[in-house]
Amino acid sequence: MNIKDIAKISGVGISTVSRVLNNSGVVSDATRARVMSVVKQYNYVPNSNARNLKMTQSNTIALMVKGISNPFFANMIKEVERQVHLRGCPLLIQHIEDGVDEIGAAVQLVKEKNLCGVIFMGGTYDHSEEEFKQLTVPFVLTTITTIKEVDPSVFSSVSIDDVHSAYKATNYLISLGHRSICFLARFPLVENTIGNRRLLGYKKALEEHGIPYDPAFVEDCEYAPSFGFAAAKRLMNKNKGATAMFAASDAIAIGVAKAVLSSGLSIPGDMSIVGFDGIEMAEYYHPSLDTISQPGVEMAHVSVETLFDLIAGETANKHIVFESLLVKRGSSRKIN
Amino acid sequence: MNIKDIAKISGVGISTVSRVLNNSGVVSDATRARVMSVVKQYNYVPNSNARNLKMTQSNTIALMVKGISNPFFANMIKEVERQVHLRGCPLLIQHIEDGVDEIGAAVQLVKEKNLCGVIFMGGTYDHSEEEFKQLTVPFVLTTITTIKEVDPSVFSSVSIDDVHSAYKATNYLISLGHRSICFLARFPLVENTIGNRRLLGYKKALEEHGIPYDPAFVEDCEYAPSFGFAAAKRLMNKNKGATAMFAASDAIAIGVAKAVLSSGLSIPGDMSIVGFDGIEMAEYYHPSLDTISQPGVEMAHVSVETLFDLIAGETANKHIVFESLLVKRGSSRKIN
DNA sequence: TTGTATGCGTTATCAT
DNA sequence: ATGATAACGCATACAA
Repeated sequence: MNIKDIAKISGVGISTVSRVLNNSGVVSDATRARVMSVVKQYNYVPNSNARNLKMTQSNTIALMVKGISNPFFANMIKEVERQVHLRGCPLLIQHIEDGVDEIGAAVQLVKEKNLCGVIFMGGTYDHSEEEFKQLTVPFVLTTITTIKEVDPSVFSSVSIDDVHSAYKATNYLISLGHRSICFLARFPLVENTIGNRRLLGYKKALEEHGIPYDPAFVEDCEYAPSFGFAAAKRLMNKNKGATAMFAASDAIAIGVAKAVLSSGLSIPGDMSIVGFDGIEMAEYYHPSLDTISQPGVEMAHVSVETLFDLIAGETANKHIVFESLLVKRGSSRKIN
Repeated sequence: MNIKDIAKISGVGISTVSRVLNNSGVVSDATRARVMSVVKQYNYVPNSNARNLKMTQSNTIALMVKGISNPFFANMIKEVERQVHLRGCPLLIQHIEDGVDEIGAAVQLVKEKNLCGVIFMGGTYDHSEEEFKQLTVPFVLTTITTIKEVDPSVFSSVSIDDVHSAYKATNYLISLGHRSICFLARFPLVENTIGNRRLLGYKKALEEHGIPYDPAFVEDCEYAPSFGFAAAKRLMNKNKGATAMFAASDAIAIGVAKAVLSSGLSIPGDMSIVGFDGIEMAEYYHPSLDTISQPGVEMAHVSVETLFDLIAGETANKHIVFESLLVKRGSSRKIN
């Protein structure tokens, strides 16, 4: 079934069918009705490959997600999808493995499928201006931004201030009297990762309070409870005096909490815990876990808005920074 | 940049470029090298719209997910992606809203993009043979199967036995002495949903032990902790004597556990809890939650295998039923 | 208001 | 071993 068949059956030319289907040009009500009935009857769906080929630009948006299994992204993905569909565009969700260059993948995808826009969710901070220049369609970085070596006018971003947010969390623990604070994140020592940005905030808070930075208090772990659990065990073995743990993700924090509780210690009695992200699971943990909450759904929404502004011709790139919120639920306590 | 440009720059015809790119036909090593170097230099990527249009059949697989925010699906999605990419095919992840007909959406997508296969993840059991017949490419139902009115030879599926699994969980609680067991699921009263299948197992166990079924013990709730929390609160208010709760999802079970614990009750002292799925978060909850564990990643793997067998020409549809596992972690106890 | 014809970037068939 | 050319299904400029 193609447009030619529909035209023949309807007794009209193919351009008329095209006009009906795209609401372009003028078609008499009678022919429109006739064509539509044939379309319905045969359940005809236009071939998007042909359409995109002809149009040299599809209206498809791609969402490149790094870390699709992080529950924090789940609601964001749903919101992006909702917002993109609301604007009548198909969304292509693409999962990027750890370590794969998402910009390169996007460049390829754009050429391959004539996309009209890209949203990057998660990932690192170390993209070069070179790479961005390769991307010939509008795009928005969500959850991340980039470092200052890149001219901010060549890309848009929607994020929180990771350094400052981690600084806030660490400061909070210090203000409660903690001096031995552990830090857990993915790739904390790899420059320009989210984990590294948060490590910087952690270090900054320590420094400002004259607490020496000790690498033994830092562990690398994936964004999942099992890794948080194992890393927390290692930290507790190494640092008997630790009184607090700051995890750069709630998924990690949950594993940390389990490590503490299953060792017979109490939260926050023996160990204070602060997570990061603001996922539901951390709120419903027992005890509920303190966290740095990011407005994920809003960020997703604004990302789509920003992208469509760019697609609509807006030339000025924006850098929207949301406030993160320190949510205190009782998993940290004052000591001394 | 298109194949014509590459041909011109390389000083060859476009068919030669095509041959090089697709490893089809015979090309001299010299020309192949020359063409490849130009391709690399200009970073040329073939336009998949044109290719798919020409080929009348792309090699793209679609994954239709109902309930993408359910963490249980996260690892499954990753595995499907891994396996599909391993076979050199692009994967299109499509999220289907609650209440939307996924088969209809797939039929449309297949026509639109010339897909070569579809995997359905999550969703309901009530598809008709009519609908399946519309799907002109191989497909596999994962996580669900369908009811007996549909000829099993017209579709393939990879699932667990939901009725029997729920039966096992309920039986377990009954064997521990529980008589007042609550049940929580999404759409338990809507026929042919997963929730309903599990309700049937729950009812069957009650019946076999002469425990009357009481609708007041059943609550409808979405697959998320917040909904589990609210539903558990309602159940606890209605049924003061309830001693156990069986949730048709671990995400729900976590909310249930929080409702119990935050009421000052203990698990399993005052309330026994069993969940469903086997997600990490339930294991790392404190206390760790009992659950019916599904081998999600294996199911994803086998689904892709089955799909590719069908694509390769296998004509016999398979129905693979995995065993679920009752995992006892201590959130249920013997009473009386 | 409607139909005809051209080309989008490929692949594949045919000559060469 | 290689190049010209005809489709694939559609949108659109243009003719009617």
